[in-house]
Amino acid sequence: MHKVKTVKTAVVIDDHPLVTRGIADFLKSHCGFSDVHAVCNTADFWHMMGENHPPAMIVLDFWLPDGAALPLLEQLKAKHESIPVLVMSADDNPAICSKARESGANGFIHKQESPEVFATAVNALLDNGNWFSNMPNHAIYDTSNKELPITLQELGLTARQGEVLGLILQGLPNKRIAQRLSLSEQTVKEHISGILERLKVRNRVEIITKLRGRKLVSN
Amino acid sequence: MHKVKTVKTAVVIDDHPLVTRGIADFLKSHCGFSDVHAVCNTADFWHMMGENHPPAMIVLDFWLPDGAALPLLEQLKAKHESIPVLVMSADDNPAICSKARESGANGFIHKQESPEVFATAVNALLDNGNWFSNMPNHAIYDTSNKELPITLQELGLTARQGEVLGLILQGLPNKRIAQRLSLSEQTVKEHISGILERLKVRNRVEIITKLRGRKLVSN
DNA sequence: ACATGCACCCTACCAAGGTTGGGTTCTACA
DNA sequence: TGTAGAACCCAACCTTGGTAGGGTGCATGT
Repeated sequence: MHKVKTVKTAVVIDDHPLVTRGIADFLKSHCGFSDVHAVCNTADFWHMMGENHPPAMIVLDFWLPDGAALPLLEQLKAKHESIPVLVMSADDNPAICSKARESGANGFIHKQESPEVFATAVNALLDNGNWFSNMPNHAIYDTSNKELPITLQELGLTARQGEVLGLILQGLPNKRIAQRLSLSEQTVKEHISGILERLKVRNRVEIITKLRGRKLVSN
Repeated sequence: MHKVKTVKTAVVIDDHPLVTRGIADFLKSHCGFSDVHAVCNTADFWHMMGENHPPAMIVLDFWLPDGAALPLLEQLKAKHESIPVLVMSADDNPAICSKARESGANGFIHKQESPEVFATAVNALLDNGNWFSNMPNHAIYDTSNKELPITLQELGLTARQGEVLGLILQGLPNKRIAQRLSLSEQTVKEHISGILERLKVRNRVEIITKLRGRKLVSN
């Protein structure tokens, strides 16, 4: 039962079972794979690799828990250099694309991509090619709205305090904030005191850390 | 051609076509849906709603571009109050679960959940029930590793500077950092000066804003 | 007519953050 | 053996951040 040319298998690694399933089905129905293994963590992956023939390609989710994707990728490439690996991500940070490539990935694709593009990328890798979609402006467009929005009402802040808060979150010191808003530095400080009181924190650093991962919206 | 009891349809809304496809297939194969529409944006959704009978349930991704999911949900609930809506998210922030509930969702589930749990949630909603998995410690476990990891080498920092940096990113003032590391406050300041020089920023606030969205890893 | 709240200004004060210039010990490396 | 860098300490200094206690003008609504 040695490796047969006509048997084209793949492995999909993603911690979202439903996603894994969808991709596996797609590879079988639209990319000519005869068998696709779906695993949800690194342990299952290595176990599976030990018990089966090497697959024709591997599809790997970047956002495995504990940042396990990159170590797995490097380890994998050290052992099975020839297997093409397509890294995918629901995220939009352009840095992770280069991260993946540095770690040995043969391709990178966003999960937002259409099935057609996905199939094209898969075929490119099967032909020993690469696939690193750069999508310059698309990435910029997406990065703006990744954080959970939070409104001024929820924070109990006035409109002016909201403006100041926005600049604080950009890391500006009081002097610059005053310039931007055409205010005296003292007035800025008073607005900040109001913000500190509302958010129940001690200083601007705690404001930032408290609101990390949140996006301030005017409305 | 009025609504027939035996026809159970659903709509899946997600900006990731492959994910949408996977979930749609799963609903058909494991939850007894006869037809599942898959759409990738709000425009397609409303167009589809206008041309078909109301579905038995709707599965909605929280992270639609532009934060469109919540407005869509509210609009939808205003028009079709009776259709159960299951909101899902690949994210782990517990706040978005309550956000979804406030906007009228009948259920919330993480994409990481197993297909079995997903099916259970779907059935709960079909029986006019709710499904808001609270998962207290699971959420804590997940929230820690969402950001793109960055190593000390990349930043050109020493191990000790890395420890200090970690505490800065948590929003601690110098005094507390000194206590934590059993150092004098002066020594902490010197480490910070080194960090500032390396990262080419002026103060601790710029450190935090520069590294926002990144996770510091020791190795 | 009056109070309330917001935005804005000022002076003054103190705490926290960051720099500079000293110094010690240890390890690693040529 | 000497030199270089990392980690620690201290004293002194200046800048920034935040508070307190004054004040004005303007829009609210009772």
